[in-house]
Amino acid sequence: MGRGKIEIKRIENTTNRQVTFSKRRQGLLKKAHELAVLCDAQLGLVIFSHSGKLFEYCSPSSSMRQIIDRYQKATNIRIEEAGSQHQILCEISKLRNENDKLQAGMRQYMGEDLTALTAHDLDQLEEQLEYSVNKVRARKHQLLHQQLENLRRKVISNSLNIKQ
Amino acid sequence: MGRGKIEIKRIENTTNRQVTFSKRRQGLLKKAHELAVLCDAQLGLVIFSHSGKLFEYCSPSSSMRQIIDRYQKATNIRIEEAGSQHQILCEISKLRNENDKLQAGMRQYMGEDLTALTAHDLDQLEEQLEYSVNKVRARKHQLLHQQLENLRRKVISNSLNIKQ
DNA sequence: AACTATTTATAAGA
DNA sequence: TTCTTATAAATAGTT
Repeated sequence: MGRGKIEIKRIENTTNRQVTFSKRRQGLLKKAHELAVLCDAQLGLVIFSHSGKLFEYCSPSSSMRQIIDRYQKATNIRIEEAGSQHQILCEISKLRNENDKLQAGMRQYMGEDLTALTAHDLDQLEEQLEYSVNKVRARKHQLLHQQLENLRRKVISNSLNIKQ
Repeated sequence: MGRGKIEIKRIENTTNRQVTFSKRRQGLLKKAHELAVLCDAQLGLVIFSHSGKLFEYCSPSSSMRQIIDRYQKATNIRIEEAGSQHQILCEISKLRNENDKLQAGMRQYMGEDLTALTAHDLDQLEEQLEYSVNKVRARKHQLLHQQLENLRRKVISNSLNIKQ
């Protein structure tokens, strides 16, 4: 929304970044207010500039403190829904385990860390990798065929157009 | 910004209010993200709908807990901490995310889910798989050589024993 | 859920 | 900085 379109990534020019911060901060606070009023929603917004300055908005007839309290209650409820503390810790260690296994598997598929494998493991891995290569090649073929088909259709429709 | 201009006051029609809430909430979250990224600002936004549902955004590489902490420090407000549980939830969702990505990568190495890949992706994958196959074969060779060496030594030591 | 006529936000320029 | 203005983006009302 301006003279040109910009990519959403950090603006490196400091002056430019500050100007944009000032404009967009204002816009964001305004829109936060509009949403709160129009839709009767309770909301809180805090912004720290890159230089550390604080800006905030909270919806009418509430305080930031109330909103933070409500937020913390709401997120605690979510935790209770997910189960007891113990279950959560189990979930984390299960996930970490899975992650480790997946990463180990991944390394093997990438041809690293092979020394732990037996001759039989290596045979199986080789077989799987060859299967994968073949799948990849088959897919490449399929893509090429599609492209060829598309071209062929184009040529045919062009020649029809010329005849008309 | 629409077919007509509207006054900034509570929308009385419930359906209309809900639709507007949904649209503007989306817009606000997007703009919050853009401000955070473009201007390298740390910000947190929590929204409770009229019906009590929670929506939130916080800037990249920070958590809502961090932002609330910083806000409280900046405003000298003290609130008792029930927030460490929130960090645990973050950890879980982070791990789940990693898991998903690893599994997706794994499937590609196993020759599944190839339809999403471009011709270039496929070329790279094929190359990687061939590299892996070669690594596996090299390791198999190495193992065979070792076994051969071991046998040879045994034979030599046996013949020495016989002579003694 | 889409669409689109308008309004609104804002990037770049002064 | 602040103002202007051309253009991009958001969205109100409609289908």
